[in-house]
Amino acid sequence: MTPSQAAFKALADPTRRDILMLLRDQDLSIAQVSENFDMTRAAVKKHLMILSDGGLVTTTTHGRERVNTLNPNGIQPILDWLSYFDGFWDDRLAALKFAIEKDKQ
Amino acid sequence: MTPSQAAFKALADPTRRDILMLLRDQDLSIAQVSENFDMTRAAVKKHLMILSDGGLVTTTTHGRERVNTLNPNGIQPILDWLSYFDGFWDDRLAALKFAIEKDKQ
DNA sequence: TTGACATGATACCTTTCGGTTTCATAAATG
DNA sequence: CATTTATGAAACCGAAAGGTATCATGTCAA
Repeated sequence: MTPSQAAFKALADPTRRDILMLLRDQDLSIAQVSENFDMTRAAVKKHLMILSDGGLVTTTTHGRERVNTLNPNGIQPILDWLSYFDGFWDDRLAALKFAIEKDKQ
Repeated sequence: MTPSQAAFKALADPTRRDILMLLRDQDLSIAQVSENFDMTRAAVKKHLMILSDGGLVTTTTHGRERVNTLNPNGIQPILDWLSYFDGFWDDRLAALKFAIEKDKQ
């Protein structure tokens, strides 16, 4: 699966997008992420795996805990694909890319 | 289904993203879109329906032809969602500073 | 060491997805 | 009118998605 396909697939599920918004504010263990959803920890873990496959989340092991972190570069394949429509979806896309680049500095 | 969910879902399939790139350059009927893919017209029509549901493509009837057009506003829900991560770095930096201050106590 | 805790992993189930086939309908064309 | 052409619509199929339950494993802490 290409990077952009994995990323688009990861973003297609509303639960996964909600997870990303949680991780925007703070790194969380699998159990901590699970607390925010009405489903089993195993289901949340699957979502986190798909987010990881899509490059949107990175994971580091701390003892018996597994901490999930938002990967700021993971959105890049999405933006790259969207940029093909510069002529169409032009100004707003350019503004968003500019804002993100600015944040990285 | 929310607008952003419909749009993200529409973008999740590689065939549908390819259709969008075709429509970037020119409006096409269902049959014309189908010529570019190794699948039946019925399958392509389903994809076009999902793209329409996601607001990414609009359709106008011309006689017995149905012309599909890229909707320049359709990408807006996607960009709106992505913009939640604009301040990602700033927020994380603030959280780090807060954690350091807390440790000092 | 023993028990509790956080995660890994697998089998299983139901629904959705992406595709086909088939038939019906509406419009252009001779 | 008859025929071709473009599309609509429905039933059907295999695979993948999203979820559960269950059990195994590794780690912290008393």
